[in-house]
Amino acid sequence: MIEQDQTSQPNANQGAASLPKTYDPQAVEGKWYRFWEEQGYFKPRTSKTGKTFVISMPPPNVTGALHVGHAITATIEDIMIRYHRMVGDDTLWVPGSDHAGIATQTVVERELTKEGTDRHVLGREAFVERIWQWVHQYKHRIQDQHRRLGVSADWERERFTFDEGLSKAVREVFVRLYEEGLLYRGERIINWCPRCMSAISDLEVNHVDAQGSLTYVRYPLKPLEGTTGEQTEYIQVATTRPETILGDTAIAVNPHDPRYTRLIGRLAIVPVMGREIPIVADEAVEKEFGTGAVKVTPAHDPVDFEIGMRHNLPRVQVIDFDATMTAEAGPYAGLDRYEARKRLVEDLEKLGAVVKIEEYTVPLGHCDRCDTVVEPLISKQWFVKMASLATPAIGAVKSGHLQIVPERFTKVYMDWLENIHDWCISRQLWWGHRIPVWYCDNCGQMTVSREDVTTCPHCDSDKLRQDEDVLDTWFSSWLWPFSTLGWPDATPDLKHYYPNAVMETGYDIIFFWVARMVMAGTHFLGQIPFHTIYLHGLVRDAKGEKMSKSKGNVVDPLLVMDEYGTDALRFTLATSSTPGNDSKLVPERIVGNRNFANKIWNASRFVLMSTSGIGEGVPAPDTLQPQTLADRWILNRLARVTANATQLIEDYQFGEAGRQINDFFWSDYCDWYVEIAKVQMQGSEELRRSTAGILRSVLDQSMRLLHPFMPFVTEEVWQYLYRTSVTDESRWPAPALIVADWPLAQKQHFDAEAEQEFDLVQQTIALIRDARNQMNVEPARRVPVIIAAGRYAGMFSEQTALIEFLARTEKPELHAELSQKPEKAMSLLAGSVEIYLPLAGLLDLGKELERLDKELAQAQQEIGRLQGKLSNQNFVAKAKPEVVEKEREKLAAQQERLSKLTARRAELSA
RNA sequence: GGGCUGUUAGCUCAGUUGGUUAGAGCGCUACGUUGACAUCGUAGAGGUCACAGAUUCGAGUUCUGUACAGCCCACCA
Repeated sequence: MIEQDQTSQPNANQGAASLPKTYDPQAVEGKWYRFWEEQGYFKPRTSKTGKTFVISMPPPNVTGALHVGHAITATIEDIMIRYHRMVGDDTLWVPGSDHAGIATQTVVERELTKEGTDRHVLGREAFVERIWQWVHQYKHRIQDQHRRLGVSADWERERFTFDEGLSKAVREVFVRLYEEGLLYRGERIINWCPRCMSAISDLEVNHVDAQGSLTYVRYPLKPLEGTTGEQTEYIQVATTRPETILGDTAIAVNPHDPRYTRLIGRLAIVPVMGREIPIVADEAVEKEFGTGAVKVTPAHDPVDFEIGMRHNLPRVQVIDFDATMTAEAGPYAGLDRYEARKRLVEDLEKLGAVVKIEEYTVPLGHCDRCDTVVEPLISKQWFVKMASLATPAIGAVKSGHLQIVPERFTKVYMDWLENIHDWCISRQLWWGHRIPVWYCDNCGQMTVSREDVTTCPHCDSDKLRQDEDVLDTWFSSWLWPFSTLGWPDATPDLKHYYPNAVMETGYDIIFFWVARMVMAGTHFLGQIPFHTIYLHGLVRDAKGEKMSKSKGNVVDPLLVMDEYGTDALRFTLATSSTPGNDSKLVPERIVGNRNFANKIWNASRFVLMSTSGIGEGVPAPDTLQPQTLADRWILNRLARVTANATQLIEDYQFGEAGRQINDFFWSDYCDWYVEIAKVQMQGSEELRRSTAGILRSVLDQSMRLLHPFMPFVTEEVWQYLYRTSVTDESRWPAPALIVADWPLAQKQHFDAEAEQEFDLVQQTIALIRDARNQMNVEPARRVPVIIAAGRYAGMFSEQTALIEFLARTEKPELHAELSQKPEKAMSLLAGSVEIYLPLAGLLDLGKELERLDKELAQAQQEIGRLQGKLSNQNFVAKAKPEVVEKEREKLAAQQERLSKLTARRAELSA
């Protein structure tokens, strides 16, 4: 562990020589996080770009520990935030957590059950107090876990959906909607969870197909007046929920169904109950399904409820709120709903009322929270009229002011908003924002108020009762992008940071949260709350299954961080997926990225040690003077990856950006340039200084590019780099990498020639290495090499030292042309460059000829393909000229190759 | 019932305006301690891009259909 000194700069006065060989995330992460936070770097700064960039963090539920879903959210958002901070935007990330009404209540109730008690024993006040204790504990836990993930949010602006300010916002919204006529209280059929003992919204119901049955039951008809009724008539209906027969108040048929037209208006008799119910005609009935006649139970089915409204039918509630049968269920009163179903069917069979029972798959609604089968029931609840709120939210996307990434979710969003239903917002819970409505027992009037009321404004009575219910938890979340900034007060934050920039979250809460935020933002503030919605996929386990506690396949991000480090976890999450698609968290990948962090560490360690005392400073890229082809090449590659990564991040392609930076750092910088630098560092003093400068500069730029993805290892390296290279702190570009400038692609370094020429050098080296391998040349042995480089002779003459070192050859013998080709030598071709390895004793002439034949065949095939293409008039005429030109160049190259191979073959076989 | 996504090397995945001989990591094979890294290096093997059509000079990439896998929405009892 590295000691701290009084400057509070964690790496102060540490030389590079003492760096450990292996990167140890645990020794590094905490100290930098504390440093960043103490220095205030998570707080917004005056914009250098004139822009702000704001994200409101989706508030995790205070129900427990963070899981990988939170980790991916935090990672992607932190990437955006750190990028924009480095770019120079006034960047704000508002963190927070969600009181999560029903979820939290359920969790705490479970605790109580364990203790052998329940909330009713405790009473409302004590129960709520108990939940607050829970909240305080878990809020801190969530904060700490977010800190470990490297989340660079402004903790001083942290909010809770149930804190004072947000409660004020909730009331404001409730009252305003009421005043606008967009809020109403009414008896409707709603989804009722008999376990939670609360209404839930449509969205909180999960439909799961279950194996059920379709029971065909015949109801006797009441004989017509004046008939004897000797021949009993029947009407047959089919039902998946026989127990609701007890609450039937009609039978409905389609008005255009000739089978039943004559029965419309007659009365049927409910079996067992003996109640007389009318046969009505209603368009909602499908002629083709079942028998074409439907039993109507207005109290227990949404469609039936509607039919009941149209025909003024009575509602008989036979299933109670606790899922047992009511007194209305007669002989079945008190039974559980399924027991009642079973008994009733038995009884019906005894009566001969059951015609048949078919196997049938029914979509069964389950409570999103506790998985209990929900029951549609009538009850008095509060609703928000959504239609007029949805219209602007649709317009926001249609007009292009709001963009959804990936684009395909636009359709999902639109379809939901275009078919929106009213939102049931009252919940029969104790944990949540109490509904700000008071009922007067004296005058019976209702008062909706922003402030608590104690006397009735209508009659001055003090016999007031506040509505017992609380609000759906999403009724506070949908205000998040502005309630966190102080709304309804006109705070400076609100003025400055609303609208936000991006809403980043999982696609599973588009309806619950995202669409509703757009509605709330546009309605209450008149501005779309963010310009972009970025939706990430779900993180699944290695087998592709959804993680769940019950399956026991949850990956705990904390354990991953303990074992592999935060950077490894973050980089894995960021690069394992493409936007909107689910990803699997595969352990091998995390290991690979732990190795990447270690690679960064070691390359940096080498650069620090080997350049120590040579030249000075960490030069800015635009001041660099490349001395060699390799210098030009690496700076070109850096410029390209910088341009690409920047564009990719701007386009929300974080995974691809990360992969490209990784590839650049590992393959180009470490595998090639750092190796080459070992040669260049042996050269002249000028070359040594220049090489050291480039090594440091490219390392610096690489750390900047990687920082949003892997904040800890990059900060550690970056600090060492400046501390050991620029001892005068006032000359540092920034006090910390987190607030250093994002790299700009240096246009002067785009260098196609260097790219092409260096490619030849790389090919040459790889070919020699391969040849050595094939011929089993001992690794330590230097082999002679003769190169005929043609027009590249000049360029190659400067690369001989590289070839010597990297391909382990003797000093290459370099020619433009060879009048006399070496005999008994293996011959290789890098483009048009001829390479000869005179390994007399090792060369097997037969094998060599075979190899040449293979290459000849390959070249011929390629030439055939290219000639075919180029002789196609359509191709030449229609393809873009540069494409045609490219093909011509390729053909020429292959022809040159062919002639060289042919010549060589002739020489060898002669 | 409606909609969406995926199907690319043994495994996990990239491949965004259609344009070289389709890439990476892991795994596998061979070699390796050349002054950062064995959490490493060098080299190699490995793919009819699910299938069938269509459009095009040209398709992993666009369109249509099929199969398989998965997800979301949904008031046919």
